[in-house]
Amino acid sequence: MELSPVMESFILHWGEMGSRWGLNRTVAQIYALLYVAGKPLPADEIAETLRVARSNVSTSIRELQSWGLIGRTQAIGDRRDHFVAETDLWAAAGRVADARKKREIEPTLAALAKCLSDARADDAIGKDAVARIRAMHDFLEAASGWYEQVRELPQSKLETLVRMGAKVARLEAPAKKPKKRKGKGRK
Amino acid sequence: MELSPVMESFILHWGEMGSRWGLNRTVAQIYALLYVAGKPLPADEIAETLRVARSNVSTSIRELQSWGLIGRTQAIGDRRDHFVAETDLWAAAGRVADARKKREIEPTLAALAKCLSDARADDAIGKDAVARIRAMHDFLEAASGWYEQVRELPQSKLETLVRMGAKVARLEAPAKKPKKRKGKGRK
DNA sequence: ATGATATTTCAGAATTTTCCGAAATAAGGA
DNA sequence: TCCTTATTTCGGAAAATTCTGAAATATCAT
Repeated sequence: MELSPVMESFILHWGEMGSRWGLNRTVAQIYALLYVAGKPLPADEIAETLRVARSNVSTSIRELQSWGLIGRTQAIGDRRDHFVAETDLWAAAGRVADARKKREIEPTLAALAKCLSDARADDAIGKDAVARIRAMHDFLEAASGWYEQVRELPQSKLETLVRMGAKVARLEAPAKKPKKRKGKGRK
Repeated sequence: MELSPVMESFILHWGEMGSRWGLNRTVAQIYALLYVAGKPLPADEIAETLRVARSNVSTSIRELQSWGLIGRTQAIGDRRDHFVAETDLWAAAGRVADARKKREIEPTLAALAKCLSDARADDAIGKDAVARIRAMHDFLEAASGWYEQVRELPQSKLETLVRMGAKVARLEAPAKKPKKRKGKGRK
């Protein structure tokens, strides 16, 4: 596949970005390529376009699949696998978040829970240190639980919430003022 | 400073975790050490405790400061700087998020905006590819804008929201009435 | 000034991660 | 079966990152 300069820059930026978010450069670039391409591409064409080794594409594709960011399709009269990017970015971001939670947050939470129980049993540890470890554990747990609940929302509702921004927070403000106004609040 | 086995395991896990979130191992360990220590420690004691080079501590401390995760204090009768961890985890997480947004999201958003305008001007690029690039740009922008709004909430309110989980979403459900839309007309 | 202590810089060593290319494996079709 | 094509595995090369130790710099007291 021929890359126009714009596409190339898109892919390059994505590679950069991805590498800061736990994907390596090639993996991120492949996703970007499939995303702009908008059609299924076979592995060797990906390798050729991005100028990386075929084997590298193979490994990277496996990783993208484990993140749930690409799918595999077949073309008639072609024995090769073809790959397509998930183009629904809300879904894609959700998959990455899910995967990272499972791979990183949950093990850490488990480790913290163990630390905490060990620390409580160990009287060489000051009470205040135990309290701090507990604070860390509880913080992660709160964040994790919040995420799970948000994740249960149907995607459309989540989108609405995000697009609305933090305006929902106003609903939380305890009505302290004697006078309840229902007009739009001023910023 | 002497490390009990529990503290050691806490620090080790943190090092592991941190390295998946853009901090390197030493940086994360230093934060963890200061966090459990609960008192200001001088750089050389940190180096000794974690068994890393003094110079490494110097660099890492600078990075922690740039993330806003530690503060510097003085002890009377001691010329050395002493460092303390931010123990308010909500504040700490917020600082990291702010910094990553500024360092990673914003440049990417700018790059995407440029890609988009270039792509529109380039008629070698299909309309659908342009649409996908736009979708990516808009997605990031929505997420970024949402974050900014959330960030403006006072911390206490944010904590309440997170602890409540996604229950707020329910408040959104009844809004079925076709209200005047204020979004930009087209996607 | 001089000396004692604290901190930073930086070249290159050590380690980790990413990547390539050859060989192995798999899967059709004749 | 044998031949052709598609894919994966994996040892080690290449590249990137992290860390060290020595030297440079800074700061304070005398």
